Amino acid sequence: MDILKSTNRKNPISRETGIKPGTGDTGTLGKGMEVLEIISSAGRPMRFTDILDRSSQPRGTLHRQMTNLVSEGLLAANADHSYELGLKLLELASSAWSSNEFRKIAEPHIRALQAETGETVHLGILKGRQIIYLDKVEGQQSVRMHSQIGNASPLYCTGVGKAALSAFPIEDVRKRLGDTEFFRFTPNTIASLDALVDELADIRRSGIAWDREEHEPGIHCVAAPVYSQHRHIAAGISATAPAFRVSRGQLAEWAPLVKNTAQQIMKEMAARLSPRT
Amino acid sequence: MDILKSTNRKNPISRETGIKPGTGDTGTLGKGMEVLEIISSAGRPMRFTDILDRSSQPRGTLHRQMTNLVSEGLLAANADHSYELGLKLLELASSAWSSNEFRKIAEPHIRALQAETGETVHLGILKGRQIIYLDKVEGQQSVRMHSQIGNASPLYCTGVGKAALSAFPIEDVRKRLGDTEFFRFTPNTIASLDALVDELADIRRSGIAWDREEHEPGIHCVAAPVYSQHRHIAAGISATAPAFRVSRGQLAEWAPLVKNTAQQIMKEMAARLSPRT
DNA sequence: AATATAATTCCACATAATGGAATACAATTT
DNA sequence: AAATTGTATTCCATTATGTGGAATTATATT
Repeated sequence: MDILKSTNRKNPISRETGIKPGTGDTGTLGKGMEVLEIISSAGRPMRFTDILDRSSQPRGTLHRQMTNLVSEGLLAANADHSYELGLKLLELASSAWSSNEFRKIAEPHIRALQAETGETVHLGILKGRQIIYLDKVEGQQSVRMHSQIGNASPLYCTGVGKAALSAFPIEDVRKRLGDTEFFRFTPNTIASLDALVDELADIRRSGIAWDREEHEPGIHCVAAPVYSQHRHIAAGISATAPAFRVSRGQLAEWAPLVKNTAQQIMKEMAARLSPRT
Repeated sequence: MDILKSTNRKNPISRETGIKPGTGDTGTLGKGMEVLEIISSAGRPMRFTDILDRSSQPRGTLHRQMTNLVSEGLLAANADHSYELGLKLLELASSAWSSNEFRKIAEPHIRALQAETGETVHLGILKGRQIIYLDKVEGQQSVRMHSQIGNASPLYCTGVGKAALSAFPIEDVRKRLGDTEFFRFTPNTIASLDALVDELADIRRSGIAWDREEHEPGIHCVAAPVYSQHRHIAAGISATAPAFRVSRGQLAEWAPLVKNTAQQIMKEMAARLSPRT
C-alpha cells in the first residue's frame, strides 16, 4: 500500500487563515491539479515522463488524469508530445477577473489614484503565502507588464504583500509564514520572519507599507492595506515607480493619497460585500 | 439509473478538429468543470441553489464537488454564501500565458506590427467555435481593455476569427459551426453559415480578413491567418482601429504588413514548433 | 535494422465518489 | 419571540468510478 496515498475524506479548509492543512490533493480533482501545478511551476512545456518524475501518481493514473485534463481544455497536448497549460484556463481566468466583486469595487479608486500620482498602481490580494496581482493601472509609458495580472509574488518583499499581512495579528502571520524561505531578491530584501514581524508593527501603526527596492532593484513603492470585516479579504494597493525618476521623498508625499484610497475602498466594501448582520 | 450519467471511459478528443464530441463531462473532473463553466457563463457570483438549478448533478454530489473546488482554490466561497471563480485560476492562467510557446514566438512580430501601424494589434487563437485572445499590444492611447486577454469571442464576426477559420477547408468549417447561432452584434454582422463560407473563400484567396464593424459598431480591423502544419494551431493577427480615426482605405494599406507579419510568424513556427518528420 | 526510451492501453480490483434523505442553519413572516 | 419557509450542509450504505502494475505499442537513438 502506497504511503503517499491521499486520505481525501476530510481535509477541510481553515476558514480562519485560508491556508490548506495538507498540500491540496483533495481526491481525484487534486490529482488533476497536481499536474497543472507541476507544469505551472516548471514554467515550460513538459513531456509525460518529466511530469511523472515530479508527480506522486503512478503511471497509469497519471496518464488518464492528463487525458481528462486535455479533454477539458485545461491541458494542451502539443504535436511533439509535450504538454502545456490549456487555453481554457485563460478563458476561465478572464471571466474570474472581470466578474470579481472585490476588484470591481476597487477599480475606480485605483484608477483615480493612478491619475493623481501619475504612476503605476497595483491591486494585490493575499492568498496563502503569496500575493496575487488582481489589477494594475499603468501610467503613460507602458513598459510592458513585468508584473502581470495573476502573477504570484512573495508577501515579505512586496509593498502590497506587507500591507495585506499587516491586517493580521502577529500570531497569524507567524503561523502563515512559519516555514517560508526568505529569498534575498535584492540587498534590501527582508531576510527573516522576525525582521518582517518588526516591520509589520510599523505598518500597522502608520497604515503605510514600503517596498524599498526589496523585490526588484531600482523599483520602489508605497502601499496601504485593504481588508474586509473578518479579514475574509486581505489585500493591498500600491503606487510604484522607478527609483531613478521618483525619490523616496516624493513617494512619501503620495502616502496619504494611497492610504486614503485604501480607506475609501474599505468603506465601500463594508457597504457592499458584507452579509447583513 | 440516471439517464444523464456520463459514459466517461472513451470520449476521446478528435485530434483533427480539436472539438470534443460530447459536451465536456469527463468523469469527476468534468463535474467540477461543469460548475466552473456555469459560474463563468453567468458572469456573476452565484449561490448554491442557483448552481444546482443549472447543473446536471444531484445535491449531495454537487455540494462535495464545490467543496473540493474551493479547497483547490478554483472556486471562492464568499462570506454571503455566494461562490465566485477562484484566484487559483488567475494564477494558473498567468503561468499558462507567459509560458505559451506559440505566444512567445508571435510576440516580437506583433509588437513590430504595432509599431509600424501605430494601432492596437491582437493575437487570437481558435478553440472550438471561439477565438481566445492570446495577446494584445496597444497603441499610445490606452482606452482600457475592452477586449481582454483570455476573452472568448465568436469566430464569425471577428477579424482574427475569420482569418483563423480560413485555414480550414469548407467542410471542416461547416462541421465546426454547424449548430452555431449567428447573433447580429451590429448591422454588418454576418448572419448565416452560408454567408460566412462565401466570405471565407475570399479570405483564403487574398490571405486577408476584414472586420467591417461586425462585432462592435465603430471598430474595424484587418487580419491575417496564422496556422501550423496540420492546423494543430489555427490563429489570426489583426490591426484594429476606430472607424472615425482610420478609414477603410487606410486599413487596406496595412493589409500587406499584417499579412507579412503573419507569414513571418508561420515561418518561425515551422522551424520551432514542429516535430522532426 | 536493432536497441533503447518513452507513451499509451488494459483490466481485475478496491477505493473513492455517489445521491437520496436527514439534519442543521439562515432568513423571512406572523 | 416563535413559526415558517428557504437554503446549505452532512451522512452513509451502495456501487460506479478511478486505480495502478504490468503488457503493449509507438517513437527516438545507435
